Amino acid sequence: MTARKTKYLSLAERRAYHSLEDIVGCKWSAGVVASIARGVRRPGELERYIPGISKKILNERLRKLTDYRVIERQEIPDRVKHVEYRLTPTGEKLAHLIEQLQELGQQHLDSLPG
Amino acid sequence: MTARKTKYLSLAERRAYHSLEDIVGCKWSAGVVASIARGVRRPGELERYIPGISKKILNERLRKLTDYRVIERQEIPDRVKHVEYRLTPTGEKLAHLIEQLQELGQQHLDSLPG
DNA sequence: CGGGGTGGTTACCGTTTTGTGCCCACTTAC
DNA sequence: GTAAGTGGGCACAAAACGGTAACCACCCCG
Repeated sequence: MTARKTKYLSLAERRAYHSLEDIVGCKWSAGVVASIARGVRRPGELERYIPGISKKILNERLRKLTDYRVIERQEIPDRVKHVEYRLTPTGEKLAHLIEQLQELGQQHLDSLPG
Repeated sequence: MTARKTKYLSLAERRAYHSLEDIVGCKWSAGVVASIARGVRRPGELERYIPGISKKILNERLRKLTDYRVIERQEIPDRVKHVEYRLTPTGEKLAHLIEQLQELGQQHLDSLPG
């Protein structure tokens, strides 16, 4: 980050980040993105894959992520309801950043004295 | 993210991210880190630089970030109280990721139809 | 038919998190 | 003395968030 040190953090900057902060920021979101990135695409599958997440929260996140165009929802024709979510290009980049965040967190933890 | 698709998201993975999620995750945190990365080092300065943040939240974040060793607090000898915060190595890496997150968010917003 | 799977919603309630305002001690300038 | 700036704390109200559980419609199998 280049030290610009303008008077304020611009509104645009705050909002730009905010759109992704809303995603990375709330509980489970990063896990959902990371899971989809790993190929877990169906809601029920995600629910089982991410231990502890509730149906409600999972759906809330999926909807939000879809609204942000970070993932895409597609219904697959079948006799049984079949839905799959996949990452959009932005979603993939986001997943990559989340992964780096996870790695950084891990390294950091390992380096702590306590 | 390589598609491993193990049965579950491991606890370690969830926790590793959690340590940084606690930082990136809560409101204002990213802004504080980004601001410090830009050279805004003093509490009062940060308060003015980040429009809308409250004294309380700012202090809470500074304390949390300090606890996590993402930033360091130093009192500078002066007749007047003079405190400065700066990023630790991890903090700089984190700031870099946050910056990328902001950029990605910005690009993404620009690319949206609506 | 009942039981189980799919995907999804809603109401309710408790906990967390934010935000507001007031307070502290200290120093400097007026 | 008074005002304003430094860094910081606390109590409280307001808002956001999460978790539980019930419920919907649909389809399939036995």
